[in-house]
Amino acid sequence: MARKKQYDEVEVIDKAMRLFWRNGYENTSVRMLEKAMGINQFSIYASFKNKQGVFLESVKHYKTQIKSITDKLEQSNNGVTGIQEYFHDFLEFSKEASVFKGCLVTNTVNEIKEDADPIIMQELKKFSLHIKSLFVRNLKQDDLGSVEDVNKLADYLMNCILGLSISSKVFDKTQLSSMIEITFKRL
Amino acid sequence: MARKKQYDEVEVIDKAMRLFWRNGYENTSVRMLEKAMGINQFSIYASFKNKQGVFLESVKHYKTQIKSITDKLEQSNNGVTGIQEYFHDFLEFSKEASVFKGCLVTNTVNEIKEDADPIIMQELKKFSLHIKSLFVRNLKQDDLGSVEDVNKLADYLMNCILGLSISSKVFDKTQLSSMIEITFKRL
DNA sequence: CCCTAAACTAAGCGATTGCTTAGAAATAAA
DNA sequence: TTTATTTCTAAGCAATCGCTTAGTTTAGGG
Repeated sequence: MARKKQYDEVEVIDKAMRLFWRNGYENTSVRMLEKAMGINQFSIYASFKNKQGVFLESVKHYKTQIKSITDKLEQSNNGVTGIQEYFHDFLEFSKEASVFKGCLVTNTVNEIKEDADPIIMQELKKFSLHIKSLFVRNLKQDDLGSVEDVNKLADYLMNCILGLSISSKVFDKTQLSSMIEITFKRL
Repeated sequence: MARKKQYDEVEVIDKAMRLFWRNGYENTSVRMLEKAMGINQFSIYASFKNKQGVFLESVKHYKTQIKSITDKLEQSNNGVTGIQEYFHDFLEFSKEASVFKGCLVTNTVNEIKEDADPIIMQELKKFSLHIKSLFVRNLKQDDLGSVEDVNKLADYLMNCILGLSISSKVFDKTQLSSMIEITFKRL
């Protein structure tokens, strides 16, 4: 009994994610979400409770989207080379109409203050730990020293790809490529 | 003739800068600026025209503050070693009460959309070009290949320190130190 | 001492924020 | 077809946003 939803929740969240990705959390208003998602405020709040709910669902969706390249990394069994490819894959992934948007998670970590929204912050930290674990996994495939050394290398690579998330907004493609090259050159 | 200002414009901008640094541009309201600067809205708008004016003046002030460590780098005549020291100096510089705030400029680049505020964006890009030129200068002091190679290395180091601006908010001091170590290890 | 110009206080402007609600429209079971 | 239940539209809520303005206080030159 009763009426059916006239929209697909996954479809509208995809639109929301792209908007958050471009504009950040605070700079995306519910009015903007309305237009981008193609449904009105009542439906947004009915489906996702509040703005934070829309964002958390967007992050979940982001994870499923980025899974295409993290899976490739995980299945590469390719050591450092696989990670280097992941860097390039990430740049391609974060591009929309020749504009680099960075990483949705990184962007938000940089925007939100820890104590202001601990729920979001916790979700974001969990994600970055996951990426680091993938780096550790691939680093172990090559012979790069002790467990501690590998852990440090993973941190180093995390720093580099976090940097790339910002750099991609400022530097051009040639510069980004040589940055990646040098990052892995003497590893 | 007429009354004197009851506040020092440099003093209040220092307070404003610290607030922007902690909270970002959009997440700092004029009401918050009022309280932090210790003057009311009329005085803010009289002295700095608008919120953007307060921010631009804050960035100017930020440059004079960070000058203490960029000058040290410039005068080091120390090649790569000087840059590595700059990385550590920057971390110390960006710390307030054991909390890393990152780089005010980097934070804002990540927050503001290019077309939304081109005046601010232009100012921020100018700053990062200045830092890069300091890296180039010091890299030339060591024998590290052609002008093109040096330029690429400077881009690489820019990427690493941009990363550090974010990493410092997430990773701990030990991790940050080993990131820097690896960044310069095989340079 | 008076007058004028600048700096102050405090109230409030319209616009926008996230969110809610009243009522109409739609759909499936009875 | 009627009835129950949910989704829709559209208007509007209080709070906050950046910013302005009217009216008072302060100070230096004539």
